[in-house]
Amino acid sequence: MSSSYLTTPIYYVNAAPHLGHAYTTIVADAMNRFATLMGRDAMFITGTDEHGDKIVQAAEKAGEKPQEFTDRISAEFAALWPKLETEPARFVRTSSEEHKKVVRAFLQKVYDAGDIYFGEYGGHYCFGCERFYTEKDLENGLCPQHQVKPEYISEKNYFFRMSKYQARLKQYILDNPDFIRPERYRGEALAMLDSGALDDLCISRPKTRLTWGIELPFDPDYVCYVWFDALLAYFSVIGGPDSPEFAERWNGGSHLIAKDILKPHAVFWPIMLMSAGIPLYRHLNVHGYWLARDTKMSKSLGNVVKPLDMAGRCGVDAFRHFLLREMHFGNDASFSEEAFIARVNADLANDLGNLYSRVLSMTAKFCNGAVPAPGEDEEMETELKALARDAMSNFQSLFDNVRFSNALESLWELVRALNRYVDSAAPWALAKSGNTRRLGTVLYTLLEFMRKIAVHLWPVMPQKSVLMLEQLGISTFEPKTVHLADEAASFGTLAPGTAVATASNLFPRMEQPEEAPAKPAAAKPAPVATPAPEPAAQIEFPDFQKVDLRVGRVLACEQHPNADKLLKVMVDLGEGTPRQILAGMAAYFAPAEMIGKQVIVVANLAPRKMRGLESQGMILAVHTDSGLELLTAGGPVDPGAKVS
RNA sequence: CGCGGGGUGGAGCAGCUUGGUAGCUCGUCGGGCUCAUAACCCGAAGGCCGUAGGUUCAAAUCCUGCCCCCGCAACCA
Repeated sequence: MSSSYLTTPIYYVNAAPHLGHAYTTIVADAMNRFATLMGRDAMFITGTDEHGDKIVQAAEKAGEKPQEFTDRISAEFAALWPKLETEPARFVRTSSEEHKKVVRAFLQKVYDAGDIYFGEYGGHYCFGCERFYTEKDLENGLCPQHQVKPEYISEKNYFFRMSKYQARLKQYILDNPDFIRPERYRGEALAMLDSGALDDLCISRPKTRLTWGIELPFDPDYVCYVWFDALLAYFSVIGGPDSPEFAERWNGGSHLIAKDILKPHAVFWPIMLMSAGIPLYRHLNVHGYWLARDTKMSKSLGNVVKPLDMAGRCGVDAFRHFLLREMHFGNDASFSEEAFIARVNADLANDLGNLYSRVLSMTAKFCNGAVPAPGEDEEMETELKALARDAMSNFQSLFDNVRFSNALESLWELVRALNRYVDSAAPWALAKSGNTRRLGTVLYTLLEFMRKIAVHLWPVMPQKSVLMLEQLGISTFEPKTVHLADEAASFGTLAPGTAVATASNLFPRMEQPEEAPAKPAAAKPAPVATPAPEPAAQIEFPDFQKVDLRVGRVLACEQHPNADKLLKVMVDLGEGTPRQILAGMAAYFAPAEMIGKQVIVVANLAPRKMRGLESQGMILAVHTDSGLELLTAGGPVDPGAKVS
């Protein structure tokens, strides 16, 4: 039996799970279920990545210790998967002992192979930024952030010889066209390997700077760089490269990632494997981003519709169908409530749900709710069967090639063909005229294909699939015993005489929300990057009081000399000297427009340098569909007046 | 010369790797059916496939230039 082993990224726990995480895991789950139906021994894993600087910072911000913090967020992730009907076989945490053990063994192996060396890294270190700059990064020899001369310091660190394997990896990618897919990302990976010599990867951090990590086995003064550690979770979760489970699974191993982490997976990871003498994974499947239209507000309540809420509102299965159908794998797609409802209504309620409803209802009325025996096929059936065979086998090959949207489109050709078949065969007329034999053929054909559709949809909509089968009188669905390839070719599994449901309401239609009152300004749809923000946690009044909001008047405004997006705004807060505030509004307002405007300012925000200039506050504004609106007072107010 | 994506009927998107009737969903208009979830089925209107050149018997598809959008990062406090 061939095997299938799939991983999602090991999610970084510096933030709570969002639509992107949900999507990736749902895709993984769907691929995994599909592999099961194809007769493969399949499992998929997920987990959380818990080391590194950013985690320490996020934990501090939350007022927790790193371990407490990661325990909490990691648990949030783990709790989400069942809600999405995803069933990862394992959940790996990089802070676990099993993982650390595998990482140390791997490091030692690569170290012994001579691919890790101890070197001195010299760089221009800016203490303000806490980071190194190269000559190129500096502006006139100064730190671009702070405009101060950085100190040249050198730090000893461990480096991984990536350059040694560059040519070999490039050749491998050229020789294996579907190693990285879809195609566009393969091209990008090749571009990464073409753009000059790869820098060796610095894989250590001195403990003087960071202790939240895995100690290097050959030097207790250092911890391992987080990426190097995290990637190894892909096999530490099955016991590491020397385990029996690894031997069984790894050969069919594939990864699923979003496009932002292409480089570590397409370049670092295969090279790490090469160095350790471990076979490369089979496929790297790369998907795009969900763009979410700005939060949709209900006028009366001011509540926000979040993508993940949609799952609760109309069922996880519809949510999964939408994600897989709407996004062409690899490309970006946008998420909006309108698109969601339109898709659910069209595909699920009108086409599929209604098909079930009308056919089951006719079976109840004309055949006493039992599957009739089929008679002779006529031309209609012959044509339908040919179409169905194509639709199903296309579904299978497209799904296997991560083209989920096209796969579903293909399956829906069958769904629509069945609706058409109902119309042209007109069972109600056959019933009326007493042509039972022909009626039996038509309804049997419909019911049998509906069963095949239900089976094919199990990867996408596990719950509804089982429900559909139950409605067809099949209560014992065993995914592991199904062979999808046979389903496309065979016909006649459904036993005549089986009692079926007399009615069906699988996917109720959803109402589109009321159109928002037309706005005077032309509302052009402005998709905004990344999922809608989570509603902020509740705060107490004293917390609010900490924010010092003041009314100010803009005295002068000009473009930041060294930044595209920033305006340098001089605001009179009644303090004698005006505040210099840098605002990311250059895309929305010309400097001249700003002058004279009354604005609301966060006056006690800690100053921060941006592109060399200090910003001494923040100007409040609202992002709208059509741009940006400044917050202001209702009438003229003295500069410096406090907002409360 | 930072990296990348895109411009295809009113909307949203496929198609481009491997040139050869421009496809899908929604929307609009007309018709049909009455089994069904105001659904389903049929038909129609609507496209110089961003633009200018090139290659070719043939270009949405390959090549070159240009215009315009949009991400990421630097810079959104």
